[in-house]
Amino acid sequence: MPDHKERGGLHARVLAELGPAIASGECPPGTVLRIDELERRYGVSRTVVREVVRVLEAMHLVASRRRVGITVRPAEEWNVFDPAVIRWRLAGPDRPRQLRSLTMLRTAIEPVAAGLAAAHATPEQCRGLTVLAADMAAAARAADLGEYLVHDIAFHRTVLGASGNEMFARLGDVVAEVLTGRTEHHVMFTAPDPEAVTLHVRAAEAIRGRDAGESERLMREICVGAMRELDILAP
Amino acid sequence: MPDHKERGGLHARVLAELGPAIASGECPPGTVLRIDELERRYGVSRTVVREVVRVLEAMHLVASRRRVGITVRPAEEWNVFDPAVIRWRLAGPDRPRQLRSLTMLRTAIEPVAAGLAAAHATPEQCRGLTVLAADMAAAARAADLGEYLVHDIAFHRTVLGASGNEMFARLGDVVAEVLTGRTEHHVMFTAPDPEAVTLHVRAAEAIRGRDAGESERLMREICVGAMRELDILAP
DNA sequence: TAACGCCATTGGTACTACTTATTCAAGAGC
DNA sequence: GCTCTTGAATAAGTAGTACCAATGGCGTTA
Repeated sequence: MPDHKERGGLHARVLAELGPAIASGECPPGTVLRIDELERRYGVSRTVVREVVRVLEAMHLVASRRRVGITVRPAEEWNVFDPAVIRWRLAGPDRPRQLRSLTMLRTAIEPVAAGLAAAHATPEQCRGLTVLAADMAAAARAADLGEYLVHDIAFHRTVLGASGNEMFARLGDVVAEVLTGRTEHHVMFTAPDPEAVTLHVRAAEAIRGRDAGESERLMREICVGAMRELDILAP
Repeated sequence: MPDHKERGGLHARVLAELGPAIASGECPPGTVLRIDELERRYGVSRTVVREVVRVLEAMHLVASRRRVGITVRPAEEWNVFDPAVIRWRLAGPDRPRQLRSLTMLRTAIEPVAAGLAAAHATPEQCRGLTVLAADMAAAARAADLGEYLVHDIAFHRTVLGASGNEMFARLGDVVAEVLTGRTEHHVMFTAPDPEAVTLHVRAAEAIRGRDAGESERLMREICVGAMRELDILAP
């Protein structure tokens, strides 16, 4: 009876609606939801709603208490590192703030990751970085922002992966999200910064040359460049 | 009908058993579980098992597919920033490796957070840091490791909170876990490092003095100290 | 080798009974 | 008369069961 218009299962569908609704602030903290209310709102069974609520609860977005209902928790308690939460918030109204938080995170992590990568990167990863930096340069010359973005993401993902730290490696998705968000935001009126391209090329060289200090310094410059760019957009 | 020996709900109980079993590597990647198998193993209904599986799925620990079952995903795909996953892994056999990953993360984040805190900390937070640093010094003199740990955690939590970055702030729990783990690990045979105490006192002063560079430098020294300490333990 | 169909296994629904926290009113004590 | 405790009513989540739907891996067959 409920329309299965979209693929992926009811659970995923409801989660993809309720999650963003909460993460975006549409349901402000303190809001109380009840299972049967959600049941009716999404036209699904109790089971599906309960499973969704359990997932949201695991992300600390909501707390479920007897006799009270499902209350939306304050944003400070959310698992803001959960990729799903990041995606949902990025799709919401305070995307700029979120983007700044994430860029700050990058600025803290990526230089350290680059320093570690200089020590741990495999020859193949070094070669990959050089190629990707060259691809970025080519895309920049061609003013192809889409292509540039793809290689930029791959570059940073490789560096994070080469750091040898699993937690840094898992931030690859976050960085991808940030870079994509940045390009989507001011697509059209900005070509890739030539200085950024140079920095990427030099960073690839530094990592291949096993120069940890220089790798870290260059990556830091790349990141503060990204922050500057963001502050121009929303100071 | 199943024994409700422990409080907190069946869902939480099963999650607290199955989660660690997977995160600790007890169920290696590729292992296939089936709902009715878990049903029998934990003596709970299908409903409960399904809710637990959904949560585990949201953490990317498992993937559930029809006709196949619930397969354990490779560790590289896990949401390693999820506090629950961190806790479960920390309780498992590769705790030392995990502790090193997390300490590296601290080393990347906390200095930056301290620099930001120097710019953003409220007068109250500054006073709090000074008091906490003094408490740490007192606990160190009294050789009271428990008391020292409490204030150490509060200190770092305050700095992360004062950074003004919500993502840094949320790492307070992770740092607390790391510090607790460290103390528990070599409790008895190490007194708090006097040099670390001095660094904390000076960091509190630097933040109160609005000296971002010095705050960052001191916090970095605190973190590399922590890393060194860890390497002595498991080189 | 490609198409077909079986069937194991998860996905989803509906209904039931149980548990527990809140609320509120009645009664005991000061 | 006012406050504090007690306990019943009740509302909401928690857990269990039975049943049907959908899907996709795998063996069989043309």
